[in-house]
Amino acid sequence: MLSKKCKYAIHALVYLAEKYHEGPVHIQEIAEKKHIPKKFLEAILLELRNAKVLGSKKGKKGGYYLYQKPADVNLMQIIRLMDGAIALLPCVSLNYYEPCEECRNEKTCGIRDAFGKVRDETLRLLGGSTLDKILKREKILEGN
Amino acid sequence: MLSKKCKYAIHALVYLAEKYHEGPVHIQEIAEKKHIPKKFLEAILLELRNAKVLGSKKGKKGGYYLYQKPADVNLMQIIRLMDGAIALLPCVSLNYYEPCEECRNEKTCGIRDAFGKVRDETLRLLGGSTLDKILKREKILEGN
DNA sequence: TTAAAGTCTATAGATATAATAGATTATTAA
DNA sequence: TTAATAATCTATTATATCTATAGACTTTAA
Repeated sequence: MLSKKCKYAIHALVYLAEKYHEGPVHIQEIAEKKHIPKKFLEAILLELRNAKVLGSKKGKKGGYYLYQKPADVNLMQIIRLMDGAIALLPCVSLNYYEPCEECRNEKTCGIRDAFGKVRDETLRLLGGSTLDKILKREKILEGN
Repeated sequence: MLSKKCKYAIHALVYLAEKYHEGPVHIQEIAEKKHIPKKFLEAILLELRNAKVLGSKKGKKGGYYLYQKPADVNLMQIIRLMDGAIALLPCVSLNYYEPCEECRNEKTCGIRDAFGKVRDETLRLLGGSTLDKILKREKILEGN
């Protein structure tokens, strides 16, 4: 399971992708529309800003906006930023690798092999899920 | 990421699958071979026994053994038992579903759609990973 | 009848998650 | 230039979960 922090981040980013051409959006607005605790959302957006996913503007008429194009931000990036590893086991993680105490030989471990395949498929799907595509898919589903 | 509890469970089960025809195996032996804290492993095996994945025998010559055939136990079952939901979001979980506060319409939510696909692929791969296949795959990899 | 091994209950410590509070800084517009 | 607005930053709290351990009890085989 993803953390709530990560889920909130994703919803906030999709919201900001919808408003990509409308200038900075207040934290307050996102928090209300998406039912996210405002102070918690503050911390999340700040982290996304420090990671150059979002930009911000202080003061009146301030707020947050997508720093990158909606087609350039995908779920894989966001999850890695918020929650860390995507793989289910440390020994198959690309970004957070840690060796396994339990297995004698990592190269031939059948468990590692199975979870490696899960990781590959997950990364393929999450990496292909851009904010752009999520919005487009939403439009299609709403059309039915 | 899976919990250590779940990782330990998987390693212990694969070990017991290797010894499927050799009668009960001591906790002590599994703990030593797989470098798992013995007392923690006790609790894990007991839980697997209560779920009818393992059987046990008390006293001298006692120990744990697979209650089901190695071909009938897969990673999906084990993860659900140990860690709960496999889906990354509660709103796409089959066994631990919870509605989402953030989205207006679950049916048309693009985020939900994306994570639904991840869940489908993950379940397909984990459901197909039986103890049997894990062992066979290990043999093949060792052959190289 | 004794040693070995699983069963059960309880609990402790560490870590992560989720959320909140309040002071500070930057910006805009009047 | 000043008042209002909104992000920034630091600190703190509460809760939950994870990981592991302790010890008494029960069952079984030799």
